[in-house]
Amino acid sequence: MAVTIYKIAEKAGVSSSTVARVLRGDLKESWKGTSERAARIRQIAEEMGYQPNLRARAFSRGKTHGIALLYTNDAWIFEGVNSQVVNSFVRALRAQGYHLVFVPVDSDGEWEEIVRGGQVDGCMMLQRMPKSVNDVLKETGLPIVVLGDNADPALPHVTVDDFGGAFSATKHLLSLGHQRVGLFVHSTIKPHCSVEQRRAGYESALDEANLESQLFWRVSENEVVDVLIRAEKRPTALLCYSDLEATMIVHAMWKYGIKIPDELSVVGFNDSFATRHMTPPLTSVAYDAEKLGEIGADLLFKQMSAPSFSVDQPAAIQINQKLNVRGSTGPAHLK
Amino acid sequence: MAVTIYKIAEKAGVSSSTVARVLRGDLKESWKGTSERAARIRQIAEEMGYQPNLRARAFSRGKTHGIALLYTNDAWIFEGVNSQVVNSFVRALRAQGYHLVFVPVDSDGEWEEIVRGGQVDGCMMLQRMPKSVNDVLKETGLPIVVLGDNADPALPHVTVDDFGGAFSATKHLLSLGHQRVGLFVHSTIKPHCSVEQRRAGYESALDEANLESQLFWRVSENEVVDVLIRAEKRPTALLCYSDLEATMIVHAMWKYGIKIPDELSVVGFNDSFATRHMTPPLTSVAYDAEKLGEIGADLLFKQMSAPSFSVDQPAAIQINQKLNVRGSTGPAHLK
DNA sequence: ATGAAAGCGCTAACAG
DNA sequence: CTGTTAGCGCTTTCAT
Repeated sequence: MAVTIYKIAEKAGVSSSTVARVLRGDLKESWKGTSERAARIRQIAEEMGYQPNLRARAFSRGKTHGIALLYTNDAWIFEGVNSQVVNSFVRALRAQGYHLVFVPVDSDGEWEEIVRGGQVDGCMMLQRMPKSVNDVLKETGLPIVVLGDNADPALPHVTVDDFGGAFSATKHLLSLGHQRVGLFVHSTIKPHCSVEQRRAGYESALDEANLESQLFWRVSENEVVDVLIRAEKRPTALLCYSDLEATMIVHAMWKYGIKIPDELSVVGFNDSFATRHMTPPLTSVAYDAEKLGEIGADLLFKQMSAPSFSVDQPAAIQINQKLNVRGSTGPAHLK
Repeated sequence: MAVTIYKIAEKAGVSSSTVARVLRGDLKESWKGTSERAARIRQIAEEMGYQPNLRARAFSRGKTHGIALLYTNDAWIFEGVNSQVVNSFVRALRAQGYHLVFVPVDSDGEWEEIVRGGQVDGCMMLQRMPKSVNDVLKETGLPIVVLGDNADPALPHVTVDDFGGAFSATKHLLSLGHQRVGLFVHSTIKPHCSVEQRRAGYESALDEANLESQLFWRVSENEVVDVLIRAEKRPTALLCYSDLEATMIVHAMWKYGIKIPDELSVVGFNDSFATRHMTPPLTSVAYDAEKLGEIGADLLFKQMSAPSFSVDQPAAIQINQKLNVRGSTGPAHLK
């Protein structure tokens, strides 16, 4: 049988509340006699190997200190930069005594029990959820934060300035003299706000320069490569939706003997580890993943401390992107 | 105020125990009158939007249905194949009504409160933990499973046959006529059992063939590349600790115009997604990550159902590796 | 099969 | 500051 505050109280000859208060540090201990007794209680607790029962505490307080990470797609949460976001989010939670609970959203509805049954005190999402899921979440009134998507503006969210990122990346290419700049989004990319935003930023920059866009929209890498190696008016620069696309292209270009950046400039997104070690290192647009996680956690904590928060006006925060210029982009050499 | 079994009991004119039993399905409902009443209770619960309070249940039952994923290193749990293991582990837990809780093991000792305070019913680890951590875990008596490492044989674990994997990969290279086969382990690789096992498998295969090993042990890729492009007796085949090393090497070879597999055969480990799409696709040794996660969950559940399980004899399970031969390995062309 | 009642261990409101 | 007391909502005896 585990050690409880009652056992300690008995041994110390005080009431259980006193023990609880002392061990929780809820006491000023101003007077000398008090602090001596407190010390004795702590000592006894230590000796008996007391450990607060977190289940009882959760029950009594009505809080588990758990935050759900809701996700519908296995791989997504681990993909590239997302894992960094999750890591920093976990750290931020931990700093406040909270922990992350993995909750895959499947058809069997177990996620709903967890969310409705008070197994967690809040929810985080890294992707857009079906409307039915959002509805349930709103019903529960739990604090919520969505990272990297704003499909449902009624949910507090932190997004990334993908428009700005794509815009400045395109500008960078234009400033290098490129006249034909393509945008490549692979067919496997799931729809979420950053796709559209990046496209808009890209097109906007081209518009300003009175140049035409050249979209490779939701196609396989082969279709892009075909154009890059054969077409008369092939792009001399390619903005890729992510570093994954960029990597595919760079590989293919090597294979066909097309030099980067001399014959093709390539820009990626997310600045993943591997691409910094490519030859040449990849120019890439990226945001501060750590920061995204931290801000997300903050937003959650704000809601927890101010119940009316999310009702009044859902928060919408946006963080910047930065263009990291490396070796994969260079001046245009037009034929 | 949330709907409780008492509210339902009142409305249905029965006792709370009956409600609890009906809703939990603890009833045979053999007699007609009984089953009718049960139906009515269910109906009322439904109408009132009853949702069992999981905190109360956890408190009462003494189980949270949470399993901790303990880890000391951020990136590790998300790296390559590990994410697949975690995913399948989560699915297996979920199938039994359990969920995964992220518990970073840091110096502040919060992990200890979680583990000792009964916030979780069991623990999983994907890497070796400091002895002090293992000791605490043993003390709690919680079910435990370690995936991919067996540093502490007293802990139930599931490992991968890295010896066999490296052995058969090396055999494959030898059968292609290679006489100088190197092994490359990058300097960033953390020590764990697979490193040693792969080395042993590699050396064992070479021993059998009376060939000398050529180790690139915990070095940077540049040191390996230097040898590969310059050395007189350079290896004609290279076994890499993981696909990451293999990718680095393949890139570098491209850069220096060394053809793969004609001038160098390369084998990786883990068969990660990206390397299947390399040019040429990478020959790689891999295990079934899904299976590892499932077996791990099984092992945990076995311990939960049989309290004496882990005391009697800690379980040690090993799963096979498979060599996936692709384009990056070919016949040796000795100069 | 059902109901009454006693926990589970901690928190919090209330008197003293 | 301390002790008493009443929950928190469900599970689990133990009678009936």
